[in-house]
Amino acid sequence: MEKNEIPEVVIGRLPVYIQKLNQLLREGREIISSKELAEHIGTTASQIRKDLSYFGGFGKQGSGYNIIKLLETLRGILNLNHPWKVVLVGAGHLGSALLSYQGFLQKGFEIVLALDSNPSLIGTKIAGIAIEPVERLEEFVKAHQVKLAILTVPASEAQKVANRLVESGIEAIVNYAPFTLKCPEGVHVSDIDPVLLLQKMTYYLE
Amino acid sequence: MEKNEIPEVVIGRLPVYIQKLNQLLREGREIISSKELAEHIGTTASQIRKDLSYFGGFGKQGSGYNIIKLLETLRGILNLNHPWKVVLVGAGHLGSALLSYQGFLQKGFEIVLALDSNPSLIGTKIAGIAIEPVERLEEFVKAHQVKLAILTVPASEAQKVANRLVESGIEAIVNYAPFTLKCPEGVHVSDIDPVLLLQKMTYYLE
DNA sequence: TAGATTGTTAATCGATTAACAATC
DNA sequence: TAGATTGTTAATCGATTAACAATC
Repeated sequence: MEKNEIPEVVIGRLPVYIQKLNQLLREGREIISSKELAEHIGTTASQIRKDLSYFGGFGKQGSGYNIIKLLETLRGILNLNHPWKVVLVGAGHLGSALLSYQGFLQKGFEIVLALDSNPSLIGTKIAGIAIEPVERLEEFVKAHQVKLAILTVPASEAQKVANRLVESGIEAIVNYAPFTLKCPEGVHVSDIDPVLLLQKMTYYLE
Repeated sequence: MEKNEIPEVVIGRLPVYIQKLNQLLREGREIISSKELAEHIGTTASQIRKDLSYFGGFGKQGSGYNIIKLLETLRGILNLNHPWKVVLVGAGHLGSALLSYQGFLQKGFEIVLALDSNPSLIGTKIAGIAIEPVERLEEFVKAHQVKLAILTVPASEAQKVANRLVESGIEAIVNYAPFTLKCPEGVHVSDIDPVLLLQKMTYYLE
């Protein structure tokens, strides 16, 4: 089965399954049916079984899925069985908060590099990570061979920095800047301007 | 036309149009065609025209859309013509970064209330906003009549806090916690655990 | 007028849901 | 065995794209 045969929307749901299965495992559960998992997440049993069936059959008729086994399978599919290096660009408010956030490392994402353009930040450390000058982005990104980037720069800089990241070999960008990026095919982008999320909700209010 | 006839995916794209139209306006543009706007955003002219057509016809054959007029229309559709009050729960790393983020106020979202359970934070101010005890959530949320919430609490607290928010009248939640919320119909939730975004990208890498 | 672009319809494409034989 | 649940197929539903008459 070719990778690009599987709908992106299916891939996007796998981390949610992982998140919930981890929680169930911590609670001591060993087996779960698609029906019960669906109820926990707020989806349908059909959708879960269909999603998993793109990759094979991991369940057992009559009982359901072994949580540990399913977690291992899903982690394998998403290439989460080894740690990933991440570069963060923009060590302002949001950037430094993400540098201090312990959740990344816990889940296998290590921020190995932090860049900023502000001279008063360069050379300082946040959560043990030294802030390097953004001028040397290409050099550092290539040296670390990092593929993932988190972008927390001002809107006016976002596209320029994204272009430089892609030039340097970055293949996926989580973009918090209030600017919708345009990147070449093959580069995966999640635009998650916090304001945009609020703006689409207000349609349904009042 | 009933509100719930319009696909949610269409509503979700309107803020992106607003974002890009604002930028074009700042650059001095007055008129834009669906074709050019699509190129800027990385979508298709067909989709933009179809999306807008749910709400009426705002363009002019032969030339395109008046940017100022279209912005006003889109802001009206999304109820963005008046400011919105927001409550933030969880003033840890990410929460305090969002409290300090100026982008919300600039775009009409005012964080009027910040809550935390940590006694050493309560009473302190972050970016001019006093941190109040989360025990008094119901009281404060009702008093402020706030409809929007940002959740930046640990995973273990997320669902409990969300339930209390909904009970108190909150109708939309932007959830940064690494926990996928289950909320009643009619409550709008955006789950944006930063780790989940990275996890779906690694599928395509390596 | 001639060229350009809209708004809308129909065709296509893709995702979700329902149903059920297979089987633990 | 009887009950439960999977994996998969077919049916349904919904979103995107293409095409074009209308018209600025």
